[in-house]
Amino acid sequence: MTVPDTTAVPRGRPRDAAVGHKVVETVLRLIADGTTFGDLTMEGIAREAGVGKATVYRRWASKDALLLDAMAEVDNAAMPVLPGTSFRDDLVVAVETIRRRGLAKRDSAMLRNMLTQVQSNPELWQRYHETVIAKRRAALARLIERGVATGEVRSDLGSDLELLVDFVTGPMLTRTAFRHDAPLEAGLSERIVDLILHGIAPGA
Amino acid sequence: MTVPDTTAVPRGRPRDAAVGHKVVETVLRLIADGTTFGDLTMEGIAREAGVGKATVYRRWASKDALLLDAMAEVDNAAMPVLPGTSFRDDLVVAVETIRRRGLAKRDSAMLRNMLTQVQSNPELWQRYHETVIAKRRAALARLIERGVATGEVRSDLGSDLELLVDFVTGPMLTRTAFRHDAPLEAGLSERIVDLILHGIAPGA
DNA sequence: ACGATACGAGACGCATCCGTATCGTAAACC
DNA sequence: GGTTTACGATACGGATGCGTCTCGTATCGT
Repeated sequence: MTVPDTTAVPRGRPRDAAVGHKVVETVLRLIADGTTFGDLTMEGIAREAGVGKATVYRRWASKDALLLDAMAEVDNAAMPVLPGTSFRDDLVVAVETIRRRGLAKRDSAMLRNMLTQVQSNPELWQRYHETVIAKRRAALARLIERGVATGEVRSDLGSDLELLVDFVTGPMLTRTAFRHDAPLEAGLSERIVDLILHGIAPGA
Repeated sequence: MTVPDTTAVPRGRPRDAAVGHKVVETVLRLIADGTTFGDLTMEGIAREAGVGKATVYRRWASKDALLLDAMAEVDNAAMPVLPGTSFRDDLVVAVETIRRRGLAKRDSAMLRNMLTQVQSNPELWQRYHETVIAKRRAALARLIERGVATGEVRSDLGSDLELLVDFVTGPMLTRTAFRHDAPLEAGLSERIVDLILHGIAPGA
């Protein structure tokens, strides 16, 4: 007996992959240029992309579905390669990566917009959190675990990795979010890492 | 000669202050309930407030002007009273305050929405930063300065107070922003403060 | 050649919001 | 009592986006 043909043979003119790509790129460009999610319109996207509205609707059922694809595209921008020379060196690279992401308009604008969706569109936010945030946090958690293993991180802290991730990422995230205009200071990441390692209290 | 009457004597029926207040409250309620700035409309606000559209336009020339007043209202929610028993105690209260603000829907929703305006409406963001953020940061900076003065903070760090403010506020801000769902853990603020004070590296 | 589908362009009716204007009523001052 | 302004309600024309549909053309498999 023959298997039902689930992978229906496509007929007619095939879709042009470049068109879909062009639309996603346009969305990312608009967001990077300051367009808010709420101000994004299917009409405007199609117009800016030089594409028919029907073409957009043919591929995405809703604005959210399109944003989901656009979001995934941003995330593809690689994770940093850690030098592995020491825990501190790795940490500096990790913190520096957060800084660079905060300056990258695509990344930062996407993040800010997604944050606004926490209440108005929890599903979209959750997908973003799972796809982008959680992945980054997990990588950092592994780094911290290695630090614990090598004795470069106090072992009594290992029980709440998530808290340590907050602690490590928080300062630079806060700085880029609230002080986007702050001047670039040499050795900023190093100084933050040293604060993370040793705190602000006088040495014992 | 008579001075030009700049403080023109009001004639006719005076404005009802309660009406203006009702409108601002409605805006804050809508935002707290998840309405995005972009989804806020003068029409919807008037409708929800049970107020004529003209009444809204009579008081505010634009949505931004209205948001500005609404923003100021949120900020009025007092600054915390520091116990003053020790630098660490004060720091715990400060960090705990950040946590409570992150849970308060008015505060957190307003902050998230303002963050989205960084690019699309820099003026509004700047006003928010000056009025709300800068005030909070300044209070924390004074606290840290006192810590430096009393020797509870390493004196070699005093040169970049802003960085220390990032360092102190970052972890809890990040936690509330990205992990709004995280369970309430007892002694969370204390643990964060101890991380801030002593870092994650093994003691010297 | 032929049918099927994709594409850009744009028209379509519907809905919503814009900012203004016009009601009738209410509340202040003279 | 007359004037002035506020207020809620509502109507107004204009603008824009929605999601669907119809063109004419292009590109695939058969």
